Amino acid sequence: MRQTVFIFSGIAISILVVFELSKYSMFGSQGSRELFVFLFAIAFILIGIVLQRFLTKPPASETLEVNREEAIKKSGLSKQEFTVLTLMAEGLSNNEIANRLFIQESTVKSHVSNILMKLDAKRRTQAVKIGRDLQII
Amino acid sequence: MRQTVFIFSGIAISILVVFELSKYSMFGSQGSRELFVFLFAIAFILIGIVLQRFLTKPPASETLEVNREEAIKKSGLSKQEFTVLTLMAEGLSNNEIANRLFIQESTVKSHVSNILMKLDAKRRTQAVKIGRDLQII
DNA sequence: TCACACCTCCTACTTTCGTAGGAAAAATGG
DNA sequence: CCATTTTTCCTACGAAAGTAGGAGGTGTGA
Repeated sequence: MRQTVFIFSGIAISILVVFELSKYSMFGSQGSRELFVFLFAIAFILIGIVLQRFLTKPPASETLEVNREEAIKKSGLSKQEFTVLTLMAEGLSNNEIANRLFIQESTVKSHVSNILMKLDAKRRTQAVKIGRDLQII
Repeated sequence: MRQTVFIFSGIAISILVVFELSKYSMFGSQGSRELFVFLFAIAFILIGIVLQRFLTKPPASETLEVNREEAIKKSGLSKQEFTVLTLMAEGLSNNEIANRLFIQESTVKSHVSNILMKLDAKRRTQAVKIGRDLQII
């Protein structure tokens, strides 16, 4: 990818240089004006680069959100299970999750077991990892 | 890849066209010349924006690497401890980590305990979370 | 060379996690 | 309304994880 970019950049620049040189040989006095145009163009390219750098901040948040919703559905996790998964990812224990959600620890254990089954994980750490890989978390 | 080729081909052609036009318009009336300069500037700003978009794909990998190294040092984790942490983040059990590193599970437990102390975590899941927050993982 | 961090390993113990196998009340979708 | 899912909860057990405290070997910087 990057290689391609450089190659084509090089080609574009080469073409411009050849054009400039050809103009010099053809028009003579016209040359300084052409050179000015050339520098002018480069200046505005730089301006464009700077603009792009400042205007490009939020990169595709909607698409990610949509994918996340879909991924959650595909994973087969229910609402509460997903909630438990996110709290697991926060590093909470079953007990802490129970307190956070106002349910019993035994309930949390049930959810965790279901999560492990649905995500095909053996441990909660692995479930979190899989959740991350699925962009769910 | 193909997209990139087309885009850069387009850029090259655009540049040539604009240059060609510039030759003719240079000799036109004063008004159209100013209009041309305006469009010319905008065109090259757009070119700059596109260039920036394609050249800014690998965004600061070195800086991130440096920060990561620093963060690891700041966390106080040793080499092996860091290795164990990354394997924990992969969702591996102590036993699996031991097999992966060709050391005993008891050794892994020692490392894990040290990691938890150094990262001020109570569980391995929390250690992983903290490691992520510190851009270590 | 000596202190010190690091890596390795151990036992014994406590705690947390996860499984198995229920059960019953809500919620939800036809 | 009925079937299904979801959520809630339980006990009891086994499996990991984590703690405490020790110990020996290696390497490194002062």
